[in-house]
Amino acid sequence: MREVAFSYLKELNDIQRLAVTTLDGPVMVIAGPGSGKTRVLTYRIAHMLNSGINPGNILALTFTNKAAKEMKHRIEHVAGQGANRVWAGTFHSLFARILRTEAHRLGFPNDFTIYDTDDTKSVIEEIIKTMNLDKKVYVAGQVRSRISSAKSNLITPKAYSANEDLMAMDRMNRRPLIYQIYEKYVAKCQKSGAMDFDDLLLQMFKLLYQNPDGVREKYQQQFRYVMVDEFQDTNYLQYEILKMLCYYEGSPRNICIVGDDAQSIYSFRGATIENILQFEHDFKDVKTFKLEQNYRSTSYIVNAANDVIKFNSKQIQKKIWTDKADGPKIKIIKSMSETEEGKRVADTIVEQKNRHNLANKDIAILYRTNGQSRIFEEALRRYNLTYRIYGGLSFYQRKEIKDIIAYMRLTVNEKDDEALKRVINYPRRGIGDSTVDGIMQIANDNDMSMWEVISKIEFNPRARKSIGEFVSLIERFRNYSSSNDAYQTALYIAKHSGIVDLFKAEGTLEAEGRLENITSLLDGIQEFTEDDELLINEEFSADKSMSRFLQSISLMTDADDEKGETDAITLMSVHAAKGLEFKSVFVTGLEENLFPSYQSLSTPEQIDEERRLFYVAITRAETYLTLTFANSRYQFGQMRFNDQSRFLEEISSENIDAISSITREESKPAFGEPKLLGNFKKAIAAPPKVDAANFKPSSLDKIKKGQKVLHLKFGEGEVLAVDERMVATIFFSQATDMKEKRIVLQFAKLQVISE
DNA sequence: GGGGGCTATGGGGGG
DNA sequence: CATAGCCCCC
Repeated sequence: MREVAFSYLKELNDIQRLAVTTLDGPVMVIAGPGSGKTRVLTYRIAHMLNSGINPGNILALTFTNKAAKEMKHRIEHVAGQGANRVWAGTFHSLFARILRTEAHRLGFPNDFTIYDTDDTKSVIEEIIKTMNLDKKVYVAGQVRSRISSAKSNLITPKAYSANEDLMAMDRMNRRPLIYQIYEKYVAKCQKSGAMDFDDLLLQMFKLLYQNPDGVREKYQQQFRYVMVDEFQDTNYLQYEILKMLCYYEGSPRNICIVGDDAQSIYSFRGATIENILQFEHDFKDVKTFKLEQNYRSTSYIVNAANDVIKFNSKQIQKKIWTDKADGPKIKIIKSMSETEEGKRVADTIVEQKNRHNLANKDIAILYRTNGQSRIFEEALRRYNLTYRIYGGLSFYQRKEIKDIIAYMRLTVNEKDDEALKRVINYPRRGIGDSTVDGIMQIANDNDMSMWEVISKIEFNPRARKSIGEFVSLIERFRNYSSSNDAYQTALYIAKHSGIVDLFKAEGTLEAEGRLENITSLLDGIQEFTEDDELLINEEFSADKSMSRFLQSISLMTDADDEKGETDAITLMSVHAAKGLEFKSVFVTGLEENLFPSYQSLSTPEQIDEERRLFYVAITRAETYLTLTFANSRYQFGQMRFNDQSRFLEEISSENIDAISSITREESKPAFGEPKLLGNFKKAIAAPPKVDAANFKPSSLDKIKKGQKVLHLKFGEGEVLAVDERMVATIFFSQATDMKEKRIVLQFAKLQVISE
């Protein structure tokens, strides 16, 4: 039995096995890209379970829902049942889960609302307005990020105002009152029964730190074994929470952190590599394992990654290597414009699919900013290639969805002023801006929630009727929700709020789309109420309430919900691609001011982070890596001309396909007649269109001087000469770069064309 | 005071 | 290219 149970250990290399089997004491795993990190993490948990450790005592923290999901899935595969009782999830979701049972100890309702970035910004905007500050100077988004980073560094409003560095910085930026906004913002959130994303961590810290009723000991006892994935992405606050859980008198200190300093790409939200150094300092007897063998990529890709990362000064010494065969070299595609870049990428995808038999799901197009996706969408549509975009505007960010959800939020939490403001006059019911402003003012002046104001205070006759109707509408929702599940309530809300009728009356194509979105939201809620997978998690088994649903979606991003098993090309930002791998990867928009971003050019540290981002991007590729850039593109509403990215020059030339680096100034768009009219201007040049399905390579002896031949990529050509090494010189009239090519017949596939 | 249409402005990455 | 702010009419 024992041998069967532990057989997975044979699937690991020596270092991996040590990392998996060293369960006691602090462990640090430095894991290069493609080094089997996920495997180590999951097998380690499986090994814990097989060693008799109670799954409920294991806390496994990741950064993304996707990573959490994959981890759970894979543990289950290796360890079977019991795996679902492991506390595996993102920092934010697991802490939210804990806070849902503990928040009352901190002065929050247990079904607190989670504010997303938009809610937060809107609260801050309101504060700026009431303080009579210039919103051009106090930009809500920037104030928000100051507050966010203060929270991430455990700096309270009071500490903020006492911190000379922070205050000097604010004075320099002519925003000396940020500390006051911060103070008011914290008070407002508390008053609204709301936590923002940072609060999910900060309040968790407070809970452990203030230790009401000995909750700290309770969680220290519970989480005997802690694992942290992507440790390089943790911020100070997260590390302090981890220490609270694992670093105290008498602690078994069973903490295992897994990370790669070279892949640290989240410093903008407070992540700091210092945590790795600090960890070694705090946990002095830490055992360190370095996973340096890359099982993912060919040597050209691995070498290129090493080339690039050498340009960063600060790093933990390691050398990633692979024993994989060479494979094709890295290809670079230069285009005149972003449109051409899109076309060339689509072209290359078709070629790769034909030549190497790749499925759509083997292919990913990565970019620095989500805004770049449009150009690739259009190009892929032209070839009828199936694609899926991750990130960008998430489903839950759409207006109609947020509106319905705002009604749900207000139903659950009457103090949620942000939700109230959103729906009090939507659909239009005659409560205009000035009335709403009045309500806000009364609420502020009397320390009440807006709901309290409208439900308890008499209004002028003009607004009274419509406000009264709104109040009774929400009261009906609350009533209904008390005896119905989340799905039924949501259905009731959609119907009686008037939103559905509004779109039905509109009757436009756009309104139809919005209705569809609402329907799929409702489907999602139904799925949530009927999903029995959650039942396995004891603590939340019966909780199908609306507030539980709201909590689960507020932490979800678009990238997390799987849309079936369709075979689609992946389009996503490089950030979103971390942890994933594809046979063929296109890293696009490699231009100065874009990748690296124009906002990161001012300091070497920021450039280094962009470089790590590039490192992450190229190491996603298993076999085919294509790097693309355009000489010109529309940026901020005008045509911009950017140089190629410095990162391209950092890859040594022996890893790059020499032909691909030849300039292609003369190239023309390579598309045929448009299939979808309207979206595209007609292509200028005829493409080398070869019907791949009917392509049959001819035997070599048929290839002779003067023979007309067909080539999958280059189209029709005429053989000019064949030399004794069986290298043919062929003139391809449709070729986009050099028309005369030397083709090695032994490898090339050519079909003769009979006259 | 509320509603609708127009112009001006701003735009990274994500839980 | 989407949203906020502004102006004008009811």
